[in-house]
Amino acid sequence: MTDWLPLSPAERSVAIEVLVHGPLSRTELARRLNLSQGSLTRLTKPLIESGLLVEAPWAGASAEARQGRPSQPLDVVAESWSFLGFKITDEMVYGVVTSLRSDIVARLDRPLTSHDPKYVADLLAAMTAELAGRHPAVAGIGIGVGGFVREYAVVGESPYLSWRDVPLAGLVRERTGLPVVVENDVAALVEAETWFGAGRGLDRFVVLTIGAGIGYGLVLGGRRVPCAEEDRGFGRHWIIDPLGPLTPQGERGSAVSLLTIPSIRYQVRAATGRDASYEEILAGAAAGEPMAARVIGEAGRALGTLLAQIANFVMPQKILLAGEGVGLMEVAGDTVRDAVRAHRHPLAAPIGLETKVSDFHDWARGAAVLAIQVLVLGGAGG
Amino acid sequence: MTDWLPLSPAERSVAIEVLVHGPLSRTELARRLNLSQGSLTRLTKPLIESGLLVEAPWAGASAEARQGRPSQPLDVVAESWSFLGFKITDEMVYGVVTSLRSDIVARLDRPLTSHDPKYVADLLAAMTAELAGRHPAVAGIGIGVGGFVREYAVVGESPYLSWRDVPLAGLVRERTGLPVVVENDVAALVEAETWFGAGRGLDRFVVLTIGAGIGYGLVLGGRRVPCAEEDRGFGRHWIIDPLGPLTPQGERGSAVSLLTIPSIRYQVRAATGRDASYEEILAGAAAGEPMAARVIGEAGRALGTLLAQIANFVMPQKILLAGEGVGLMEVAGDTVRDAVRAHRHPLAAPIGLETKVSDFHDWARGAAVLAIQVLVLGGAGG
DNA sequence: GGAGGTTACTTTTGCTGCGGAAGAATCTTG
DNA sequence: CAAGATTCTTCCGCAGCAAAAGTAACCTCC
Repeated sequence: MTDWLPLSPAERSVAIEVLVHGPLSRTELARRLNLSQGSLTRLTKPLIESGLLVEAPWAGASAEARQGRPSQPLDVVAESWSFLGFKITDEMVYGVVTSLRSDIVARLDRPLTSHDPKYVADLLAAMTAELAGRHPAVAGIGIGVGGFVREYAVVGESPYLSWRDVPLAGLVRERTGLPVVVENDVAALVEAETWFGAGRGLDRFVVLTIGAGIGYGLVLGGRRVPCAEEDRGFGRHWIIDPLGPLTPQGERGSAVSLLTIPSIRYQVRAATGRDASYEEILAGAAAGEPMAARVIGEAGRALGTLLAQIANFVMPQKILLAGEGVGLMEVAGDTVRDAVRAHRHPLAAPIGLETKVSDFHDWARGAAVLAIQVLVLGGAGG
Repeated sequence: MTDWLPLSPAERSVAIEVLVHGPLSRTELARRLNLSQGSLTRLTKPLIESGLLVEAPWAGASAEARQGRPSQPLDVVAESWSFLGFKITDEMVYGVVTSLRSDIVARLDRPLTSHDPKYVADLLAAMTAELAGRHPAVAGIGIGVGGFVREYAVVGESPYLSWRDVPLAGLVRERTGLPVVVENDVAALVEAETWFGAGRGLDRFVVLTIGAGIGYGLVLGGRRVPCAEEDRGFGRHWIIDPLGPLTPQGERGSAVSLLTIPSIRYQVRAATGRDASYEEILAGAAAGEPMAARVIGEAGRALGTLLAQIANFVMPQKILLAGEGVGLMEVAGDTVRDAVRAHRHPLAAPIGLETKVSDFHDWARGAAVLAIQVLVLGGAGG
């Protein structure tokens, strides 16, 4: 890739603003960034010359026919560069190709039959080759893994993969020749939502994921708060109901034992003897099956309590609920809302809750976004 | 007061740094603020000429006898200006005089026999006259009230005083001729601790007060997060134990009903029939009286749970526990710590917990700090 | 007690990057 | 086609910074 860098801080903020908030005219940018119009002419010139920005080819919707010289929207050339994002789980690798704007343009999944770092790196390289063949100008690779990651490069500890201090970025870089960014999967998803998703432009923003585990990400002042406990098992000790169910994965009555898919399935299996999928349990609860309804009801109350606690203590402008388990909201939404109400001041501002059905490709997209942040714009933040 | 303002942003940051972090040499300031030494000469010159800073008269402790030209520490002339801080409760007004560094140099309390705004303003003016007579160069007045305050001036709603839209700042300014800053009492305390106390220089910081009520303040990125629920009763709906005690003030098992002094006294009175003071109950619990020990033990567990939840969700670098009720920590400290442990990941970083015994004069000092922030340095932040 | 070293501060110089004002470009309206 | 509106560009001046060179105040060692 042509190295656009280094960008000056002001140039960087212009690039990010356009990248994140779509086509914007110079005047609009000046207003948003508190700069003069003259500065914007100066700042955008090198960005246009380097090819990162273009003057948008008349954004169809000339919309309001206003007087005066029409504004000239600037836009990133989203399709001129591609980014690869991978999410590694214990038995699958999910891959996506995204544009510079993080729109997914292709998907590719492969089973993971070994956790040997070299094997994983080989697999990632093979998937990269396959994806890069179909998509031009791949600028970089982002990889998300559950576990603790250091300096965008080394997997310090990942219980799911049984890894310790694996220099994954280096291994993949050797095999592909492309820049590689590795990060914790939850952190990557949070960054993606902060830049391009529900958290766009917000100051205080929380991401809560429910699925195989519980994920929690905090964004303050537009920046993600790094936390050491990012590896799985964080929610194991969020005790919501001391008398709650006891499951293999979490402490009694913890968020993990009440809310994660494995724990919910475990509870139903323990009570009924039948092994049901998460979707079946949700359907059963909706249909009024007593055991499923009880477990799902408890999960809904737990989720509401959790959301209320987060809202009470963090006071975020928005909470994004994501992950494979968000189907819970459809079935038990009222229960969740009741629990939230019970734990909130009646005059408190309503929680800005957004639910996003997400599959593993969203996690992979998150990793791609991290690659965009680090590689194109030289570091996070914005 | 001579109007030092306006300060340029850079000058302001220098002034704040010296004010908050004590005498500092120009070189040290340059290092802390990421500026060159030359810039510091330039920036400090007008500050010294205006009288806000002085070259410290050889700070006694020449400490390490190092080589080279000795550094010339700069300091604020803390005593050349005084600030008044008042805390209004429903039956008392507590007043303090502080230096520019917010050290309390005098106290004065008066009973409040009427809640009529004009009467309160007259009382404040009388107290101001008495205090200003003994202390020169009063630069401004800060007033802390429980309730919602708008724009540092108008008490929007205060249930304790039964006020609605009382322009307190204007009333007091008319009578004293001094600049007046009004703010919510908890907010003022939080600002004071952020600038001069436990939260100095921290990025994420929480203040939790227990006493007549529960107070909660959040500091992110060095700035206090304004929240609409700042008026009393915020913790009434933090349900900690759904099966907990039911008291007149809070919801069943809420932080208020488990932790505030009136609720604790109510519980003991309801169980034993005797009316005991908070201190007597604490002493009784320490001595092993069963009922007192039970109530205090429950309060300790509740506090630990609360602290753990805050730590889990906000991940602050430090939590300051303040208020009239912190004696709880001395008696039930182990219980609190056990509860924290139970609700935290075993590998999670320990909570930076600091306990501060505080009386009503600390609340008044907080109000004075707000006056310092707004009047001297032109707005909050730092 | 002077030479040389070390550190703190000051002065000078030049540059970056911003705002503001004036002008050019390009549209709508009458 | 002229007038008005709005956006963008050009140009100028200036605030504020870093870098470098100079000065001051102290040390240690000989």
